[in-house]
Amino acid sequence: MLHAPRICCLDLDTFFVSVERLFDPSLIGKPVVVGGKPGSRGVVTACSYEVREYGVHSGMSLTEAGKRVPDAIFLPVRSETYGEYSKQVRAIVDRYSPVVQAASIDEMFIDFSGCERMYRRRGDFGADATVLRTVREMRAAISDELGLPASVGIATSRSMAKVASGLAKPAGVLLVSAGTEAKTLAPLPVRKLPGIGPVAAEKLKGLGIDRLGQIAEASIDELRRVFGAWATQVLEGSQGRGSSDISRDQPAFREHDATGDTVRSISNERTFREDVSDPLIVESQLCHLCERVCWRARRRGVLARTISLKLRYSNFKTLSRSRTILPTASEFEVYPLIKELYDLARDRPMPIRLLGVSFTNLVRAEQQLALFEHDSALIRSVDAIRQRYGFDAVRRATGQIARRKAPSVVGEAGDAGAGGGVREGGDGPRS
DNA sequence: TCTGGGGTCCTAGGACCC
DNA sequence: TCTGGGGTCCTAGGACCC
Repeated sequence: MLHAPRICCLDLDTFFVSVERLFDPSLIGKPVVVGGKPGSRGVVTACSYEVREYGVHSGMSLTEAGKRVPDAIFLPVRSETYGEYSKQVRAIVDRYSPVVQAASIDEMFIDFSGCERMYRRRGDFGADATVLRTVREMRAAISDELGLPASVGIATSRSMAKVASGLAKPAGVLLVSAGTEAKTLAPLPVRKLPGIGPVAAEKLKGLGIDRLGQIAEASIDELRRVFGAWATQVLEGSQGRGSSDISRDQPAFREHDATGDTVRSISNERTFREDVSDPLIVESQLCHLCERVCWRARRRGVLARTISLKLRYSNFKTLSRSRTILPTASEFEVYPLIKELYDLARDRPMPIRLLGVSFTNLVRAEQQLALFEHDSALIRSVDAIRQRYGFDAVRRATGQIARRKAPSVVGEAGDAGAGGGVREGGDGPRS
């Protein structure tokens, strides 16, 4: 027995561009690139259909985009603004189904199972018609109330719904009836299936595979050589089968409330406008990144067990170094460690392009700030100001933070086992 | 095409334990 | 004390997504 298509993937069309057009309607119909100015070191974050015609796509360097479409309008990225609109879209979607999961700032999954009865109207011929009509109403609400275009794919599984939303663009709705999935997917290039990137596509090409229909007929052993643990999922995906589970999410894209449990890592990284050799600039940037990541972790109510440094040289060679320690979210602990990792990692006198700091292995902060007496007052007061006025309201001197020894690794200093739960506060590595 | 920034998940080797 | 096997954790790197 076939399940009816009830899984929706809603995707906001050229989302960042659409939001910019709300603020400046004169941008409508014009070529728009969001990401920054050509000549700066960035890439295209989003772009309108008018520039896509010239081969511009997200990820392309802004310089290249500028060459291809010199008269395009180049705008900086305003993440917070887009985040606000994303929340408003979410609020509308929540009116239509209780089971909604955000996949990113401009994409969400919705499960309409069990909603047919509720939405059923006279004139709906069959359950598919009910879902289709409801989705159209939801799309119209987003368009009428916010002025944002969206596309929706409806199918029996998540990945099929996702592919369908792509096929529905721009501003369309596509329902893939149960039983027609494989036929819909077969002629599409392999890259259309989520999870198949440039590397996998290249390997598949070597096997003479370039369409999803060929994957659907490939042997699992062959696929395992390309996809490893993903092979089964890729095979099912190419046939239009797969998970239809939409787990109702915590608000994963809100940093302000202390959910923490959906987040697996917190990181900040920065590419310099020009490659840097001056150690003072490096140190001050590392310090800034540590502060920022620590602050975000504290706002989420999490501590990091693993701290990582990312370093990219001017030749783009990238390396990372990490260490696992007792959970912390204090820059007074994190910075000395990052500095130590940096000193150990820096293996050549080459100018540096990018620096990054990341937290993984996150644990919930059991009590508010499981920090350390003498630092916590300082951290608390700075946090209080930033809570009100934003991170950049306070700038600390590097020297204020760069005064400690790095914390010891797990396993030393009586940290028996390092196994289970979060430790009591105050037993951090202390001198 | 001189290549951002925020994430998630997987792999593989080595340490360490029983 | 030429040597097993399973399990977990840590580290480094990489593919992929938006």
